[in-house]
Amino acid sequence: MTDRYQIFSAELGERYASLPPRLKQLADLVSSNPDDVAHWTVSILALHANVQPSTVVRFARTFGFQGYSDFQAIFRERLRGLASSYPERLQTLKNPDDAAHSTINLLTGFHRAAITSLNSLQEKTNPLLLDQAVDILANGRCIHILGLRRSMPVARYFAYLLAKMAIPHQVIGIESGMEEEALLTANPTDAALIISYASYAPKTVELFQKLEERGVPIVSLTDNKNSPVIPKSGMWLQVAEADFHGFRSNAASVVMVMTLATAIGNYRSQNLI
Amino acid sequence: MTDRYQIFSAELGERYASLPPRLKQLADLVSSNPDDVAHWTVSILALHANVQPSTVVRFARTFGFQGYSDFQAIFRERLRGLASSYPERLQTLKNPDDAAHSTINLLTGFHRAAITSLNSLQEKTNPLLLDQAVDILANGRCIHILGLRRSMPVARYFAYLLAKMAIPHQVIGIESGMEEEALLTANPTDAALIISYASYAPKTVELFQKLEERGVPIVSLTDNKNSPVIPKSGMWLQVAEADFHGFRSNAASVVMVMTLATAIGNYRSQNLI
DNA sequence: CTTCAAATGGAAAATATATTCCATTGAGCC
DNA sequence: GGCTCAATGGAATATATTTTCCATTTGAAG
Repeated sequence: MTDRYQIFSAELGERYASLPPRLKQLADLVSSNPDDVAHWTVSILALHANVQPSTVVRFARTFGFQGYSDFQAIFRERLRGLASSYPERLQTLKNPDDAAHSTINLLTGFHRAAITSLNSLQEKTNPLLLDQAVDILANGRCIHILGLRRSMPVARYFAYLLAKMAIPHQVIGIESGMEEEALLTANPTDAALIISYASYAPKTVELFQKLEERGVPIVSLTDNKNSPVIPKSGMWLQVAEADFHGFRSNAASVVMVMTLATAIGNYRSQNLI
Repeated sequence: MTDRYQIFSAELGERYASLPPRLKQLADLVSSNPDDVAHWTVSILALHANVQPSTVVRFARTFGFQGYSDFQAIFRERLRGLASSYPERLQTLKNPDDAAHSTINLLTGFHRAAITSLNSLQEKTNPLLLDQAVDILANGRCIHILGLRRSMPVARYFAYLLAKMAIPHQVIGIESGMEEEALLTANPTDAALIISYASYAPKTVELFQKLEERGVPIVSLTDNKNSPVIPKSGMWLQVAEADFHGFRSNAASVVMVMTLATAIGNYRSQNLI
């Protein structure tokens, strides 16, 4: 929602009573049809409001705009703002490999994959489950973070965010072969965040199962309800990352861990943990 | 989502490979920026796509539209359709800080910041500079990666990607106090990638200047032409990350380093490095 | 190398749209 | 009723935008 549109809308509300008849007609129309105003010409708006085109321009000037174009811009910004946040399946080119002959096309492809991933995340996330996940993680004495292979950068990022807030945590899997030792300290007063997507690193699955055996409350970020890292508790959040050119976006994962980290920080400061 | 836009988009995908260069440029642009196309004139679209206005009209006619207005209408319909379907709950957000009391609102805010960052990246990236940056980095004997504080996760991610492709690289700044030693090996046959945004870690600026003194060809990812990490060569790429709730998105940075890494890998395999 | 068709760029022409100006009308006050 | 001022309508003017046309360039085939 754009600031300029909101400001205009508020002023319109305040001044409505003192507007002359024709300007009231226009006020009614633009506030009822903001999406259309974004594309209408002066003439079309005048027609719909049953006023003369010059009255449209006077209306815009009455509210401090230089002219109609200036006035219409706030409706365009508003519409643009709504669209940019909408969950949307972007159409992909049929031959992504053919299109990837120059670097800007690579950028476009990765951009696409990231947008797709982000919008899917927005659409799929269940707010109630999200709050429960935060509850579990925030109440863990120590948060164990498990993410191998392609998920490792995300796991490390989550660790980085927790470190900034001095929240006790431990990354499982930083040093090859040390994973088993890291698990020895894990117990039911802790919590764990698992990050794993198809094709699910076998080691991740193995370590996940050990954490379950040790009774550690687990939250999993994974892409599918049939994933092998779904906890018995049912505590999992869907994060699906789109691929481009053999690389998987991690934009959605990053937004999710940022969200979790911030919410955990808020929870702990509010509850004096 | 409108049928006409979908039909056009599908046809665009099918015919993309056989399109001549300028029409490909337009295809890339319109499919990446449908929200903007809804409001752009022929001239503005031509400018963004780096083609002549008449080419825009030819593009529209190539896909069966009578002219640009007819073509643009499908983008307007699409945008209009998105707005009318927009989840109403998001329209009620009046003040981001007030709204950040629950986790889903945090997610939405981070989502917004990421989308904004990604779209800005797509818009601001100069394809020629991008190709030059890849040229420099791919030809470096060893790629030095410098990104401290909030840029460190991105720097590490770039390192991770290079490691997957067995490209020689070195991260400067992994271990506190070891930065100077890392620089001793840097020389003009190498290359460096600097990742730094306002407020520009002073240590980053200092190390950047040392790299310049040692004659290492540098590519900087930074947010502003007045940034203190602009190389003398002018080799910098604009990446602006939006903030939400005190945290800065890194979505655009990640997409950029993925693009660079992939392009470097392609370049090196094509040139047998 | 030549030829030909397609692609491209650029300018002129046609059309559309926004803005400005001014005469007329309507409302309120004395 | 007359006067004043704001509101309104409508046309002219200015500006912007789209469309069309054509010369030049490019790339592929023989």
